[in-house]
Amino acid sequence: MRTLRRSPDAAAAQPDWLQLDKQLCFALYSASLAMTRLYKPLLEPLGMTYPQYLALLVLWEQDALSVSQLGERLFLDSGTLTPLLKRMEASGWLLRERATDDERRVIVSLTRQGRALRARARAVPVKLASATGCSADELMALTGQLQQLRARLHDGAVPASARH
Amino acid sequence: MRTLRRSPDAAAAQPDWLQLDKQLCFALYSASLAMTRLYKPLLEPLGMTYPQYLALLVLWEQDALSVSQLGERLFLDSGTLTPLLKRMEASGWLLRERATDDERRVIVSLTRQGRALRARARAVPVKLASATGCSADELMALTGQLQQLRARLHDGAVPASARH
DNA sequence: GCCTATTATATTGCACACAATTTAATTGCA
DNA sequence: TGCAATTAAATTGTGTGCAATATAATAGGC
Repeated sequence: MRTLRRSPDAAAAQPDWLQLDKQLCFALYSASLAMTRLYKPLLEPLGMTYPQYLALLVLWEQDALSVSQLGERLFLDSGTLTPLLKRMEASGWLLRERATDDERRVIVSLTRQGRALRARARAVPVKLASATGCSADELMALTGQLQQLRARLHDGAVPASARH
Repeated sequence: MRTLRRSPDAAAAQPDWLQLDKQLCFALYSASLAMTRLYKPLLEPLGMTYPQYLALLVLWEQDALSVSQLGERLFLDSGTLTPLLKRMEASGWLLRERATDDERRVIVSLTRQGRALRARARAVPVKLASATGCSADELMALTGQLQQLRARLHDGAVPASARH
């Protein structure tokens, strides 16, 4: 039989940095999932998922973007966006049309329905903010720190051009 | 033809809180994805994905947990964990065995191979930390803030028992 | 003006996340 | 004891993320 001496667990004195609760990555990952879960019941009545909501935030700010422009804003690629945008098109919120000047590009533009959703979504951020139980200042500060971290992570990732 | 007066964009003076870059949720979401992307090249040589790495962090701390105990630690449910654990079992890192005292439960325990992976993973957090370009103090502070936020989001989510 | 390199999306395949449902085992109570 | 309610995983179906590849259109050098 396999040894019973799995022991009271060798983890007693952790000699390194592999503890879950010390990981920024896990704090980030689990907080992000918790946030998405909190959004779900607010977005469901609007018929949208959380990433779709993000895409709409972008388009409400600036309409008629190409897929890649949308991707730069959301830090997502076409492999993620293409099917997402197709579902949103099927919902009647936007159109995907080839650009006439460069037919490689696909321009995403909101329909009247897609623009109208904005009014219904207006209550969402407020409800969410209250659910966090944080002050507006705290929220803004944390948002700024995360934006900075995100920027550093993008820099930290050695770009392909620098590898060989 | 559809009106050309989509205008220089109505977003000029945003009267509400729907701007993407003001959203804590998006800062969190995009930073989390950026983090995962940074982990990928470090974990790939070990043959594991990022969520699998998290599951191993838990098991290296405390072996022989049930699926639900693992889920409580990672904030994930069986729908996510069952297939993930099956893949890890197929990789030879762990065993999934019904508990003898309560056959509803499945106990996940590391194999020798799974325990051995720990030594190879030890370098990962260090490499990552350096990639963030943050000091250890900054990282710890941000981690703490996110853990707090996560806790608040869990509270903020009205539990089913309080709804009716 | 032709041909190659580049660019913009789309497609495919795999691995999560998670709601909803199903299955199986255990508990608790009449 | 008998059985309904509860609990623990697994399953199913949908929607992301993302690497790798495919496809189609444009650009650039000659």
